Amino acid sequence: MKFATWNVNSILARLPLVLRWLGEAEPDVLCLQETKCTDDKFPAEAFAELGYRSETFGQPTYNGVAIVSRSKCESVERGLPGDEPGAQARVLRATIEGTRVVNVYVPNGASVGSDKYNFKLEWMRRLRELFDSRYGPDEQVLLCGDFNVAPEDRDVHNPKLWEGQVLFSEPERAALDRIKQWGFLDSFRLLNSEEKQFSWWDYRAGAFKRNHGLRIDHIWVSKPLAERTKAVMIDKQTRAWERPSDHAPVIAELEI
DNA sequence: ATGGTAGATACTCTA
Repeated sequence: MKFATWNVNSILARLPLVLRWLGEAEPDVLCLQETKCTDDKFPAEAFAELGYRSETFGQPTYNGVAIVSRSKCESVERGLPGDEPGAQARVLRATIEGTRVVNVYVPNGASVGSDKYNFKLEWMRRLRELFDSRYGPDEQVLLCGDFNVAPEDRDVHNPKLWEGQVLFSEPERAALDRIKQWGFLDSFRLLNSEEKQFSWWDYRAGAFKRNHGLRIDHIWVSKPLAERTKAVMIDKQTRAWERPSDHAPVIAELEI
């Protein structure tokens, strides 16, 4: 099975691009972030025409996650445990062909020390709690999405420039590592060790043209899934397509 | 060069 994750920065603005990519990459599961639309406006019919079902968890204007899948999604859950009513739509969970898929849009954090930054760190702490309370590392668990954190120097085009900045600051990386210590492996790093393999490039200042990017979109797997991971790639070609998302999709092929 | 661009919404916020 092929599992993919993609922050599309509005599913309505990106629909033609996403449909084109689905036809070419043929993932079995595609986890979307930043859909930026309510569930009634999600273009489920367009995905159905390509043979995909949709599960959505959206809100107006901001955030929003969805899972489009060839197989049925079971035990679908929306949000983090303890979310207040009307909390930001950032987590969608579903069991697909026996794998528990957790699709997340981690808060961006704005700038180090801001209210949004503190919200991000607290949110990441709660994400770790979700795994502690609901799942075991010996189960088939796949955590993917826009993590909004680059884990290591080799995931950043200029680590010196980014040191201490949001998306790469030490507290964010520590919070990310704390989630990983639950029992995840970074599927991309199981099979690829090169530096400068990015998944996001700012729209501004010609960042993509200069390859000024970060690897902040991830597919993490529990040990039982890591043993079945055959290939992982970041499909950066989409970033050069007409009217692109600022993120590229990541796709992992697992033998299940 | 503290700018730059993109999206949704409503003339600003978020990323």
